[in-house]
Amino acid sequence: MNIKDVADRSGLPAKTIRYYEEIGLIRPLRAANGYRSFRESDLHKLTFLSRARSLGFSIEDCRTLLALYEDRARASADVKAVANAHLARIAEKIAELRAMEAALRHLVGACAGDARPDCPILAGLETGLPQTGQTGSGGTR
Amino acid sequence: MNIKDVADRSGLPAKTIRYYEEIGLIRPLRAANGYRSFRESDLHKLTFLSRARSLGFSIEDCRTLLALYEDRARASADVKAVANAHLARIAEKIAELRAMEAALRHLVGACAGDARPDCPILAGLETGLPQTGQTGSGGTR
DNA sequence: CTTGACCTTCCCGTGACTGGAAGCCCTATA
DNA sequence: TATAGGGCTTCCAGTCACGGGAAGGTCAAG
Repeated sequence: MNIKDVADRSGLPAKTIRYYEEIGLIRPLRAANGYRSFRESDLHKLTFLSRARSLGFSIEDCRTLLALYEDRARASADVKAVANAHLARIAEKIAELRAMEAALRHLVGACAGDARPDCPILAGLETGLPQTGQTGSGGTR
Repeated sequence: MNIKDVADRSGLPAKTIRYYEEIGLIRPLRAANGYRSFRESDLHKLTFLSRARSLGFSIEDCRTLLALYEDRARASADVKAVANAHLARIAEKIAELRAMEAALRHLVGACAGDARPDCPILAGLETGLPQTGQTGSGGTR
């Protein structure tokens, strides 16, 4: 198979496949004309990589997972450990984003969004964020 | 003020402050010896930037927000629009991460995590993800 | 023999910095 | 006065995971 074939079948752009070769994730053969020649096993790996990446695993995680994938003597515990570490990172990111979302939503909720210049969003960015709002109806400042 | 002072007071690394000057977010004065000389207004801007960045606004968003911050004739609606667009991006990212989390949690839940090589996580990455599990008790492969 | 699709390598750009090298400036102390 | 230290400067390279595009080789069809 040429690169376009495996690109179409794995769902990865040809550019990405070349990159994966460059960083040593795959090692396709070469035809006499210099073209990459992909085996079924290469296609399997690329599909694997495509899916692992879509779950947010880093390239280094993918390298590890791919090694485990190819190691018939692996322990599923090793795979699970990588996955759990990644789950933890995902949870962390979600928590960060939710904190941002809450703080920003709070500011947005306080902003009239009209033609006047008074803006609690800018005020919040100026003076230090959420502080549980409650600027008071009298609004100091 | 020298760069270290504004770094300490704004919470931004000196490197970042130099970078922000390079991309035109701030324009500190220069002393005779070539050192950057920061005014109070520069410090305000840096603090503003630090907070906006911590809410996840992109540098380009920050540029826009900073311009609005400095424009006394601004309409709060313009600020709110930027903030709402960012809120939408945050919500989108959270949704993506949650989808990853759900898919991965599903796989992890099915994995024994012991010394044996059989691993539903690797199987899931190989064959195409969630498919509501149910590999059948006979377990092909 | 030309067209057009495919393939190759190489280099630059992305976002938002971070690290480090090489070298100037300033203050304090011996 | 010499020196040690800390701070400041610029510039270059690296990060992560690619994507865009140039310049040029290859192949099958008409």
